[in-house]
Amino acid sequence: MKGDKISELTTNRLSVYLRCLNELDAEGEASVSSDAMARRFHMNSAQIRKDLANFGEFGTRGVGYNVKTLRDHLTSILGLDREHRVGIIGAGRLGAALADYYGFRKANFTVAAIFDSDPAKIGTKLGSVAVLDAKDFSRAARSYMIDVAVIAVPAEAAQSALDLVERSGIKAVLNFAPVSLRSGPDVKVNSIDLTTSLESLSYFLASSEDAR
Amino acid sequence: MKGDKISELTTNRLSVYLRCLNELDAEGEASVSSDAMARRFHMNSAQIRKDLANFGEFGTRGVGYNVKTLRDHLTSILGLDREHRVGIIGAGRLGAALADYYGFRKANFTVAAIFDSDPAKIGTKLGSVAVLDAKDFSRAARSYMIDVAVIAVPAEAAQSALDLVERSGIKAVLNFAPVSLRSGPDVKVNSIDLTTSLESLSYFLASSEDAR
DNA sequence: ACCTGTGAAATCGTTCACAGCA
DNA sequence: TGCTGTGAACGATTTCACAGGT
Repeated sequence: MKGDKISELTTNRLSVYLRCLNELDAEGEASVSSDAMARRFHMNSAQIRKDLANFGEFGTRGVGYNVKTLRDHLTSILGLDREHRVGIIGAGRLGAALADYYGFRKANFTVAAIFDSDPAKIGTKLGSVAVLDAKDFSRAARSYMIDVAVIAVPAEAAQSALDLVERSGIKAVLNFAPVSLRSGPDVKVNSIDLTTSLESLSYFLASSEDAR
Repeated sequence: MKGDKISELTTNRLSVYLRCLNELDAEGEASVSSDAMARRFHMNSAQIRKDLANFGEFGTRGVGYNVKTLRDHLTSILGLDREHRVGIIGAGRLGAALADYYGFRKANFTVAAIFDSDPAKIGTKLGSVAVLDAKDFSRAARSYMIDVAVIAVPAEAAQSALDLVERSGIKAVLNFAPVSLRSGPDVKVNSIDLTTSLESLSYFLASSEDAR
């Protein structure tokens, strides 16, 4: 199992497992079986075991998994034991909301700077984070040691924002603009597409109406 | 093909196709082949044809698809030819950012009201949208004819927000809280999980470091 | 007795390749 | 000829079922 390529579906579940383990730990549970975890969080126990087996043998037969130990392993596997530094491009409402999103901190992500090209915004602060000129992105990315970029600009500006990010040598991008972006082969772009999520809900409503 | 259950992956792609067709239409393209579309937007042409075939025969052999006609079909299939009315629960930064998100309007979604339980926020307005008391959700859901709920509250409050939504008879929910929620069988909950997206990026960075 | 780790089976999704129509 | 619509091949992912360790 070790050495295989890990799919995105798997890494997404690892993140969920980590969250569940934190919850169990907060409740004082010392150990948990894949079956107990599956029942409690509506998952499949074989899948939990298979996912974990990609990275080693963390359980004890007859007993289950030690909550703290497994949590620490997952934290390390996901690379959350080191700080990531985030640059947000786009100081609109979404950028502002993200700038003080608590989930960043919790996952060991620090928002280092926000970038915009609107002169009225440059030089201001959003919470404790400075709004910088998007033209200075590459330089600032180096000086702030940014390793993750968040694209929170309108659809039309997203591809050029991504190009800028790539030219700065950043390899991990979270994109909120509803467009399919072209990126280099060693750059990972995760897109969160509100429009698609909404339209998918709309389909659900439309199709359940038709069924009557 | 007709009558099969359509997977979420398919409906998500339909939404993307619709976006692409709008772009082509804006450029004055009257017709397009699955192959041309696939090349341009980095997709697979067979998949486009398969996805569309779930709903009918929209193309002309030897020619391709009429851009406007196909766009209208997709709009209708996705249920975007009728207005959806959205209630946002949680008037924090995220809720506020969503309240004036242009993508809602574009996809024929109208934000009807925002709900919070903070007395300091109740009675104020976010843009043109009133902030109402979360206690009045069920009543307001009826009077504002809300059919889509957006959960933009902290993780701890998300399950009870969802319970409230379900008790109000709403069947479509977009959830931003990083928790796995339990919902009834006829209710569709789409979750957008920032934490998981970020942690998945972190895994990518960690694993590409290891590879050196 | 209990629970992990894992081949094997089942399911689901994508891509190929081509028959058939314009 | 060119392109759709689709069965069949392929690939990926999930689930089953059980051998083997504690």
